[in-house]
Amino acid sequence: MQKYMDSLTACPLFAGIGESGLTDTLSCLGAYPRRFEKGETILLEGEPVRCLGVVLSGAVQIVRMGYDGSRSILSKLGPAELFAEAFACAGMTAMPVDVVAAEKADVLLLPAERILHPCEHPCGFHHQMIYNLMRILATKNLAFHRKTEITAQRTTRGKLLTYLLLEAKRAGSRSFDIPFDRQELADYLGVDRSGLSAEIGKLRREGVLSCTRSHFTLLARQDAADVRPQSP
Amino acid sequence: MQKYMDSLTACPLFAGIGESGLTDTLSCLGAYPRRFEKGETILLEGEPVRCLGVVLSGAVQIVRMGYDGSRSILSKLGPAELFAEAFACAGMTAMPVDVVAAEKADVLLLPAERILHPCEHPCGFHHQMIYNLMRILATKNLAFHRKTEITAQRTTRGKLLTYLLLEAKRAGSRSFDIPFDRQELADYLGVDRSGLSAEIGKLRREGVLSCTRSHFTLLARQDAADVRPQSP
DNA sequence: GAACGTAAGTTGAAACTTCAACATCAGGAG
DNA sequence: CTCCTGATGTTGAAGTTTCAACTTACGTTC
Repeated sequence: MQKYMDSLTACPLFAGIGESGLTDTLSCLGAYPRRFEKGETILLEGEPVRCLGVVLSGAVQIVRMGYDGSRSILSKLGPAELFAEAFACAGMTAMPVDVVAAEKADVLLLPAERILHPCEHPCGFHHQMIYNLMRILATKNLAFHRKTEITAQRTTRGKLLTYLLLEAKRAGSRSFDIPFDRQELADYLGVDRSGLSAEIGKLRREGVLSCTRSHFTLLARQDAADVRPQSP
Repeated sequence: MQKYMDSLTACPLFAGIGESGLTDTLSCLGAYPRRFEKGETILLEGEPVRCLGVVLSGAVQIVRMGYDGSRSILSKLGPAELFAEAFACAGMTAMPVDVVAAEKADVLLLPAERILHPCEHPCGFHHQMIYNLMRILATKNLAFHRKTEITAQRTTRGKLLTYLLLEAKRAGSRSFDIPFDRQELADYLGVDRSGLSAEIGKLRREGVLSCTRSHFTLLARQDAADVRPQSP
């Protein structure tokens, strides 16, 4: 376990709990590490959700069966990342997805019950963990909210501009960098890469924005309602 | 406050806390009710997020400014419903949306700090509330996850089938009712209503499904991979 | 500095969605 | 029973997106 201390301390679930506190906390929670070979199933769709997991080494994938029978990878997680926490905390009876090892992986499994319900002899960090978990769930909620807002737009232009406006707001500036290259941005927005390129080109010619690579600048326009009405 | 006891007990945040416990709990949390007239802003975009809210009476709207300057209503909440909980729990510094009274409304505001951090003299229900809040956040996460999966599909057919498959799984049967009429379903899926109708008709003719009104039945097909491979 | 590889921008055709207008159908009111 | 009304199904035109193939730009390697 000691060899994975880096992954553990980097995991937001254990934020604020020092290396010293971790050992006690983990045994109090009944956490147990397991090793999976590439391709092994860690959590199986349909099974009850008892544990949430932390990747200690290697990588795991969240995998789902599409309506046409195709298997699609929803995400890939590396060391220090958390999985199944929402399923566990929501009290789901059946996993809606598979979690499989993308390569040889060590995983720490934490029984959800033991986290959500206070232990008899309150170990000092239990509350901290609950607080961390809440923050993680809330933060993911916001990320989903963002993405939902973006993909709710019907056109490539709408998605792109909604995304860029949110990024500008986050950066607190009209000028900002995005963490994607074109292909990744297209995947994130759920549109075609070449169509995205075309749309960026059009917006550039229209004087709405300028960009080089991943650096974007939104230009002021007369018709854009970028002033907020005074609060009542 | 007494007159809003129904809204309070119906609010999932207070599940498991009896009427008797509520009064103590609320004062321990520093909750305060406020009345808003129609159109008044309850929480203003850009302001720091200090409180989460419960609708006691009337209705509130979550409102956002679109990229083209249009104001769009993200959702409308009625009595016993919760708002801003994700923003508060994620520790956001600025509200990303406005919350306004859709009609005359009474709202209970709860300072987030007091919920997330344990009080000195541990009131009996504090842990229950944290547990409830966690469950609420996790459940919303799942709802978002669902919706993201659906809207990630590029075509009307893909969205519809993904949605129906998830509903069938939820119902545990190939035959189930959906809680939408066609227009609502189209809005939920983010597609055109008439296009949706057309697609349903096509799927019906193809023998993929049958439906009357809001009752759907997915029919078995040779090419659909609806059998899962054995777990390793 | 020439060759190479990857990322980004272009383009035309095919496929799909949206839009608008209209046809049908079911249920309720009178 | 008939007339409404609201929901649903149909359809063709117009507009967008996707797809595939290619060009251009940029950075690295040898």
